[in-house]
Amino acid sequence: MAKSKPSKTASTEEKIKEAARHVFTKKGFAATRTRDIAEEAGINLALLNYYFRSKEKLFGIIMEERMMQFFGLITPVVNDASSSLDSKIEMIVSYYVDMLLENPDLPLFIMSELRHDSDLFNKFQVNRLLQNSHLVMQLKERQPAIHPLQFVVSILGLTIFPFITKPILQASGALNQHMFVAMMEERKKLVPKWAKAMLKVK
Amino acid sequence: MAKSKPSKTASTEEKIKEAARHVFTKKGFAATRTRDIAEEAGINLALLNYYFRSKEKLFGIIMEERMMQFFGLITPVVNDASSSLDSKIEMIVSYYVDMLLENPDLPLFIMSELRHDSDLFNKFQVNRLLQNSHLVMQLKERQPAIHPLQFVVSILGLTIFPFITKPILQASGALNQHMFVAMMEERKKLVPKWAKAMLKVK
DNA sequence: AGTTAATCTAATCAAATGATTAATTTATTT
DNA sequence: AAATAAATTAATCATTTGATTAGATTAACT
Repeated sequence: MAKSKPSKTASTEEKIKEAARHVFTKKGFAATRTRDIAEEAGINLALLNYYFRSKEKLFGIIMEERMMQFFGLITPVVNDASSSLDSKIEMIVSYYVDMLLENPDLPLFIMSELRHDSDLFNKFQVNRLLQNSHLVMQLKERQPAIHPLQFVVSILGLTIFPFITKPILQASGALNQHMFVAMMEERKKLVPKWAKAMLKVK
Repeated sequence: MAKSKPSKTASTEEKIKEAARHVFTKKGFAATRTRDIAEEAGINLALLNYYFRSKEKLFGIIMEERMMQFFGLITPVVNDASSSLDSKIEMIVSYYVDMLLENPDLPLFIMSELRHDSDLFNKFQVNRLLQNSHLVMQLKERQPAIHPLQFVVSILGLTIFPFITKPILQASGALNQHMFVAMMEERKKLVPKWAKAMLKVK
C-alpha cells in the first residue's frame, strides 16, 4: 500500500502536520498516540510538543483544516445566486465525489469527532451555512411541500454515505477499490438524476 | 438529561453490560475508560475484570450484540421471497427508522469501530448478507441497467445518514430533537416513494 | 571566529489506565 | 452451624502515554 510520504524536503513542522493529518484522520483523536505521529513523521517525540505544545492543540489545527476542507467545499456552491438548482446539485455531488475519492476517511473522521465534541462545530462556525442560502430557497420553490433539509440531507447522504460504508463493503468482499471508484464515478451522474426525480415526488 | 439507569434489580453482570453498551456506543472503544463503565454501572472496577476478563473481551460481547442489532434487522427482509420489492423497501426504511430513533448512536458506532478493525466484520460473518439475496434479484429485474448495490447503498444512506449527521444538525441549531423525530417519521413515507422514482430513472 | 538563537535528542516525569491481588463480605451447600 | 464457594472491595502493579527537562547539535547573525 502507498505509505504516506514524510516529504524529505518538508520542514519538520510540516512533516509533523502531515503525519498528524494522516493518523488523526485514520484513527481518530482518542486512538491516536502522539508517538504514532512522531514515528510516522520520523521525528523525535519531543519535537511534537516543541512545535505544537500539546496533542490537543495539534489536533485542533488538523481538525480545523479538515472541517474547512469538508464544509468549505459546498459553501460557494450553496450560495451561488447565478446557478440553477440542478446545476448546484451536479456540482455538489461532483465536487464531493472527487474530493472524497482523495480523502475517503474524511467523512467518518469528521462525524466521529464532532459527536465526541460538538463544540468543535460552533468553534469553527460552520453553522449558518445553509440558513437562508440560495440552494434552500431554490429547493423551497421547486418543492414547497417538503422541508428543504430533507433534500439537503438526502443529496449529501447519497453522495457521502458510500464513503462511510466503504470499509464494510470492502471487508465484506462486495467491492474492491477499483469497483468502488467506478461506482462513485457513476454516482456523479446518477445522484443528480435521482435528485431531480425525487423533487418531483409529492 | 435522562441518566441511564443501572437497573437496581439487574445482576451485576448485566449492570456492567448495560453500562458498557452505553459508554462504548457513545464514545467508542478507544475513548472509553473501564473506570467510566464501572462508575456508570455503580460497581467496583475489579468486578469488570472479574466478570469479563478484559476491556477487549467486554467490548467484543457488546460489539457482537450491536452488530446483530444493526445488520440482523434487514436479514429477514432482504431474503423474504414472498414480499414485493416496494414493500421490502418500505419495511427496511420503517424498521431502521424505528430502531435508530431508539439507538441514534448506533450507526456511527458501528461504522467507526469497523473502520478501526474491519476483522470484526468477518468475525461476526455479516457478509454474504446481500449476495444472491431476494432483494438484489428484484432490484436487478426492476432496473437491470444499474448495479443493485447502487440502490442498496442509496436506500440505506437515505435512511441511516440522517442519524450520522444528527450531532451536526443539532449542534448547528438547524434542528431540535422533536424536529429530528418528525423528520425521520416523514422519511418513512418519503424514502420508499423516492426509491420508486429512482428505480425508474434510466 | 565567536556569540546567540533555533532545532533536536535522550532521558525522565507524572498521571492515566487496564489489570491483579489479597482480604472481606455475602451466599450456598452440607 | 460449619464449611465452601461466590461476589465484592480497597489497595496496588505495570504499562502506556502526554509532556517536560537538560543538554547537545545545528544554523544564523555580528
